[in-house]
Amino acid sequence: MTSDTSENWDLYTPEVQAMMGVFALHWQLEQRLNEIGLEGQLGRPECQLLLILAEPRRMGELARLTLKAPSAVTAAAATLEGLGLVCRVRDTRDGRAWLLELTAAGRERRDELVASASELFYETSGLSPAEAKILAGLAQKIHTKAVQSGAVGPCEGDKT
Amino acid sequence: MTSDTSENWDLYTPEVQAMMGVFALHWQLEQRLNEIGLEGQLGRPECQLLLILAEPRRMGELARLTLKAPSAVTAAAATLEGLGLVCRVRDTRDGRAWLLELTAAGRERRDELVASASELFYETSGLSPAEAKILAGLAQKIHTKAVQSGAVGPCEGDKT
DNA sequence: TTTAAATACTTCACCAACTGAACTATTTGG
DNA sequence: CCAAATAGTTCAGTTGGTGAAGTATTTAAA
Repeated sequence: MTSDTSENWDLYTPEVQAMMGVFALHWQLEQRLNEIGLEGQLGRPECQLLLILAEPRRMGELARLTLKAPSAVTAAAATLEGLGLVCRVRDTRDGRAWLLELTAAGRERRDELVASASELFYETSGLSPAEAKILAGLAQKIHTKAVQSGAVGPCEGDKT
Repeated sequence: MTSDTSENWDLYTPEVQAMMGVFALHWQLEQRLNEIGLEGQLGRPECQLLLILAEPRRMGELARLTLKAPSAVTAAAATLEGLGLVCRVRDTRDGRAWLLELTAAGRERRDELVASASELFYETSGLSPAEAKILAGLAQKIHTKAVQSGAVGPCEGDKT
């Protein structure tokens, strides 16, 4: 087995290695997550939203968390709403803002998605649960930092 | 500091946490890598190729490693060639295949890119070098596995 | 040797998803 | 009450990707 899947990792710095791994995992994950989602009419962006929506969130918040422009969230939310998986509710504390909230169907759908995604995650990454926990730990740190540096919006930090 | 960047991570399973981190890092990294690359006319896909091209590779190999369709590699390679950063050489062992090889300018450009990318990586991820190494270790495993499951092409494994 | 099948890459038409700018609705503060 | 700021939406435009059909080359079999 001199298959060329056994790469010469020495060629790359750890940082580049990490990036390549992240790129590969992300790509593969999106690809296959999409296949799962498509059975339920969900595209990649919709799946991502659904995963994040463990609790109701404002759209702007979702935009920041996904590192996308607000308009991108609008589109995905509209699709999800059309499928009856989420509903928009006015934020009582700010009539301009919408809270995106899972419906009963949405919660069910999300549970399924989380289950499929976990399975997919192990299948795709080849990691053990222990390794996954390690990665999750790093991921928290990364996500927080990435969202921070991505979000230039100054107002959200300390409201009320 | 009850800023909403301090998320309730308990809401998510470790697998979903990991995925969210990976998505965020990937997104942010691509975004900012692009900014760097654009000064040198490089799009995201071109940057990715450049990073991988530590040594000459066949186009098909690149397609597998990036988990993209061959046509996507063709496009990126054409751009890089147009910029004089790589050149196509026939594989002496198989006249159908092209080897993509960095030119002198390409090597220089790649070195710069690797340097910028590393810097960016730390800046974006907020990880320490030690953590980066851990992540790199996981990433190797992930990349190998992801490429494996992504590549359904049976022939490549054992050539010659 | 000739020929058929497989393989490596390219070309091209098409599609999904994101961004940025202009717009609407609401809040906040003078 | 009005002006400025903010939350979200709409829309046109761009990017980066796929998949199918086409070309060139190798491989293997007759």
